[in-house]
Amino acid sequence: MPTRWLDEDEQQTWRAFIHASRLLMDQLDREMQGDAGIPHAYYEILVRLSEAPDRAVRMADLADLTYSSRSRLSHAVAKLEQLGYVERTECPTDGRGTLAVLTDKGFASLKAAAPGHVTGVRTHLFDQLSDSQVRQLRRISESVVDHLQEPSVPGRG
Amino acid sequence: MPTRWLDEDEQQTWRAFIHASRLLMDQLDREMQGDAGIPHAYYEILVRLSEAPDRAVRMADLADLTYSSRSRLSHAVAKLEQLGYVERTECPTDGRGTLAVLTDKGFASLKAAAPGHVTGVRTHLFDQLSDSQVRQLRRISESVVDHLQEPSVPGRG
DNA sequence: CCAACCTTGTTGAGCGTTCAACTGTTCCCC
DNA sequence: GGGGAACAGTTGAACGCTCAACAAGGTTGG
Repeated sequence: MPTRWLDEDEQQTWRAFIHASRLLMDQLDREMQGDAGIPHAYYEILVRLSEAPDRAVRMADLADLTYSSRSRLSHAVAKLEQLGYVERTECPTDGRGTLAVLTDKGFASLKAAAPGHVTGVRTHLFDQLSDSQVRQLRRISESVVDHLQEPSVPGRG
Repeated sequence: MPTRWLDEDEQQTWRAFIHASRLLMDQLDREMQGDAGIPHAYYEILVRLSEAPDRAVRMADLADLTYSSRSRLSHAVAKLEQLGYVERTECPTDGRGTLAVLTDKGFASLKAAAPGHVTGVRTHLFDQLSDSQVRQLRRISESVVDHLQEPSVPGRG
């Protein structure tokens, strides 16, 4: 099957998208690193833990919630534990399992970082878009997620 | 000023967006690493070089074209040079400058990787969206880029 | 019951990015 | 034209991510 190349319009759309997501992620990462001293991805881990009953989630579930591989999460939680933000406990119902638990210190740090983060998301994303664009962005994102999460797409470990 | 928190809808939009861009970038990175043995960001560098007159671009310009910091580009070009894909030359008009030049080997590698990459972008993004959504995505991305590139936004080194 | 297999989670090496510090060059203006 | 500011690019350390290999608990079928 011959390659269907991108036409001029598609090319510019693609580049605009790459550019926007890189700029946005980099910006939020920088802000989070400055405000809380942790990368944005680590903040998301704390958020997910804070939303869970007893602030505890099993590693595998937490990996899914934060869109990350197990290895990545394992390294991340190790670092967060070292910072005193998270503790690890054996899972009572499965000898293989590990529970990650948010500590009070972690919760405090999360609480301190949250306003700045939300302001960043608003300023750099939502405030730049109309209500209709926000709705569109959600549908677009969901379509991409639905596709890439199908098992038929190779890759994800 | 009190923080304007994200409502349920905004929160889900934000998470869908994060999820989609992470999945998409990770997927394309994995495909490029498998096909060509270089990360997706390095492929973009080769593309930009290939489009330039004489396949040569100054480092600072190349950094802008590829949305990356100077340091990042410097490391990247060092690696690409070591692979034989790029060569560095002194800039004739500015003693400080360096020209990055795409070699024949680099061009060949680019040509070999291109079809797989384009197919990936089509499969994982454009094919999942309607024409109208593609148009929306472009406008949305451009708005975000325009905002984040203003000098008033702190950060970018 | 036990062997083969699957799942959970961790580890270490290799690599790319960031950040700050540094060298060398050009520009500007007094 | 000489001194200081701005600019171009590089470097090395610290750090996060990826990948493959691994240990250990669970599950299944004979």
